[in-house]
Amino acid sequence: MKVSQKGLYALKALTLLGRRYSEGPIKIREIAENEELPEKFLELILLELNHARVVESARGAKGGYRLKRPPKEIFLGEIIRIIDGPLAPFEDAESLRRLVGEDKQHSELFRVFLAVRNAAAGILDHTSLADISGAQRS
Amino acid sequence: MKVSQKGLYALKALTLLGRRYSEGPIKIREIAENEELPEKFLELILLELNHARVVESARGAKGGYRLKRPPKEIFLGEIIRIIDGPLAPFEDAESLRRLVGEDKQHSELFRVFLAVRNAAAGILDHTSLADISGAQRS
DNA sequence: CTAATCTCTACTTGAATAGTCGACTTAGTC
DNA sequence: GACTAAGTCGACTATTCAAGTAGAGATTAG
Repeated sequence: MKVSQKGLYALKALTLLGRRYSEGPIKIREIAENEELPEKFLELILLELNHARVVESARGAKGGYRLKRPPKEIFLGEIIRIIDGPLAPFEDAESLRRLVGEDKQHSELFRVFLAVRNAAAGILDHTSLADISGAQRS
Repeated sequence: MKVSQKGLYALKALTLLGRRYSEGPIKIREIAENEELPEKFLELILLELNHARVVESARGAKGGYRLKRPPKEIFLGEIIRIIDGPLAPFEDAESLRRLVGEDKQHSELFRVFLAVRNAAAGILDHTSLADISGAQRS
């Protein structure tokens, strides 16, 4: 698993949307300026997140983006999967499980890969935007 | 962190060298045939592992490769770092630690990345070639 | 209507991945 | 010592992916 620049941008943008969840829609330009992200590229990213139903958009004047769910219901694992693909260090969890069963010569190796992916998923699927927003925790 | 085909080939080749550690040097061709790896590409990989002092070579007739240390002293994390770079999902552990300290807006995010890398390193730096050789464990 | 804003397709540029090729060097064997 | 079986190493290629950029179109507020 690898988090690309694009993935990092997505996470930064979403963190901001999380922090300002109570406000109305926020413009791409504003997100780009606040987080210092390339605006045109950010467009693509938010579009992708929109299609994946993580955010929702309002078009036209007064438009912008907001989270589709509360920050504590959006997990980092979900975002990374959308932008950068599976969390496993090689292929994906399903392929690895198959390989563990089928490739006898290397089943121990693939089992280790699977353990790594499970460790990553354990963290990323339990850390939400709320957790990284820097807001006070109860 | 991402394990490339090249990284997988390296791990497969080393697993074989681990299993046959007691034999003398094993030819590239033999490794390539046994593990079904592209021979010329495997050459490059073994050369790189040689430079990194993971394996050692014997040239000329009767030549080949053998592990430079016993299988249980060679860890997967080491191999992956040589072939595919740092274990962190973004940048490397040092950069992440710096970012946690310096980028206040995103320090929680980088802290999570660091936790993921530590989890991966915890597994990969404690799993040796002996552990994945499929030999009987005591 | 018009200005602001998101939507979407296409393109570009550079780097990385996954190899291949061929000449060279080294070291056993007869 | 010649022959031959290896590893060494630089150069080359093809394909894919990353990270953007550009620009026309669609939608909505006022």
